[in-house]
Amino acid sequence: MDTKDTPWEPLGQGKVTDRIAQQILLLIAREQLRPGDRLPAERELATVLEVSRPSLREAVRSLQAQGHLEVRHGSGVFVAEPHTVRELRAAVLQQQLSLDELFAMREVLELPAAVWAAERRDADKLDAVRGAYEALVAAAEEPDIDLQRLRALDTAFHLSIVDAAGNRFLEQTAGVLHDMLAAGMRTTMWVPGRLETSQREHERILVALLAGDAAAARRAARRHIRAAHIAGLSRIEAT
Amino acid sequence: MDTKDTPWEPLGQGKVTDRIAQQILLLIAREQLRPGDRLPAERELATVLEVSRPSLREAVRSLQAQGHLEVRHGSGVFVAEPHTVRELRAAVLQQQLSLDELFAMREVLELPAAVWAAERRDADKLDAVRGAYEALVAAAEEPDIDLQRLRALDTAFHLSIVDAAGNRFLEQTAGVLHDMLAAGMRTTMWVPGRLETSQREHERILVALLAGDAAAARRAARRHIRAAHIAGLSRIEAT
DNA sequence: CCTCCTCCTGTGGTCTGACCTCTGGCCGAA
DNA sequence: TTCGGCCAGAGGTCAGACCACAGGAGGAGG
Repeated sequence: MDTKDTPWEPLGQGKVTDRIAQQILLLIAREQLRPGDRLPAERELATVLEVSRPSLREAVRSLQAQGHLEVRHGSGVFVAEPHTVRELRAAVLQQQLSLDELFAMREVLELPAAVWAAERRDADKLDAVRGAYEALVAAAEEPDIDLQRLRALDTAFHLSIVDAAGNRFLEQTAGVLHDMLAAGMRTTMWVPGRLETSQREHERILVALLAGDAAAARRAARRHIRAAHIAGLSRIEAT
Repeated sequence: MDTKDTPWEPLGQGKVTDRIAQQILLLIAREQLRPGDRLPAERELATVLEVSRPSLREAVRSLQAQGHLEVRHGSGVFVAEPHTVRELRAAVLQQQLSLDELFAMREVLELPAAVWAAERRDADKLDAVRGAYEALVAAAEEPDIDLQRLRALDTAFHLSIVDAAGNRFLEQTAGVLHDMLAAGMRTTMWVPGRLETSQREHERILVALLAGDAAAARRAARRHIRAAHIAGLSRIEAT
């Protein structure tokens, strides 16, 4: 019956441990703590937050696993380097799916997508594809190129094709795949000359789709994905 | 004083909590636990591993933060689904997908799977496929046929092929697809004569895989999926 | 006989308080 | 001044108890 609204909804709910984790993140933000800075001792923190030490330790473990904290026996708990955060997240998030597996799946999903999109001839959806293509071209011709934005537009172009294929399961699957890809290739970087080549390949795909030529669309899509795969690999090796 | 060689050096060092985390991952691998399966209770696990419950819980927290485990209050600790699967399922669950879309995706996913499985020639995985086939045949020959069980074995057969293809993204995606399919065709029912036909088609796929004939495997898989599609449709219309 | 509600059991969630181990600085001896 | 050991404070681990939730078994009522 005391379903009354608790006055402090922002953190008032959920398991104690999770609340502690949020509190610690808040603490770091509020105190402007930088990577390498030390947090209060476990016992002290537990006292301040009015929780037991085991609960606090679970929260710390959780944040450590997420890469936010670093624990040194005998010394204390420290704010971790954000650099480590990203590596950890990338490795964990995609559970080590290799680029080869991901690009193989691009072929599996996007070649049928191109074929279906060409066959269906859905005017509205194909217009959307054309719009995505034009946005991508426009962004690539600007003076100072925003690689981050370019990647997003590239993804949008390919997903617009998948959308035009008219299969919602395919659409969702391709969306997740591109998320993985984006996470795996976080450091946006293009092999020299890749940008122009890529645009030509995109154009070929678009033309084939608008012409309703399924076979040509399939070929163009395959050519593009394989080139992108190779470019992705060379980027890795260059690291 | 027991600095002596512990029988399991690979994990003998480092903090207890971290060792526990590794042990749990090993346990999942060794016991072939799949997403959704339950782990032993915390108290039991702590006893077996000869550690205290707080330490065990810290390890679980850590694995939970990394997405390997899912903890449900009052129910137990479970192996979590990979992020890809979780996202896809959440996205797909919302929409009412048609049988046509689902079966179209079966072709998209399972034809490449058959090709790859035939090309890789992974003896262990192909043995698993053979095992799944034999289990399916055995179940179909029993006097009183359990349609529910038959469907599960049929799914297991097809997923074993996908597994033999060696692409984890494909594996996870196909898993979700078959779940959707099972949900969409809840009332298990077979068109008269479909059972025997289906078994023949399965056999063809299996033979092609064992022979390493990728083209034949692809043809056999396509034939089977299309036949299953038609059977599924006729069932709907008969309603 | 069936249905609904209650209660019980098992499981995770949290707490208390104790002891061990490591790190790093203080401080006395050489 | 330098080197060494000492020790306070930090995290690491443990034991046992009790709380809160989920789900099924079993009894009460229809």
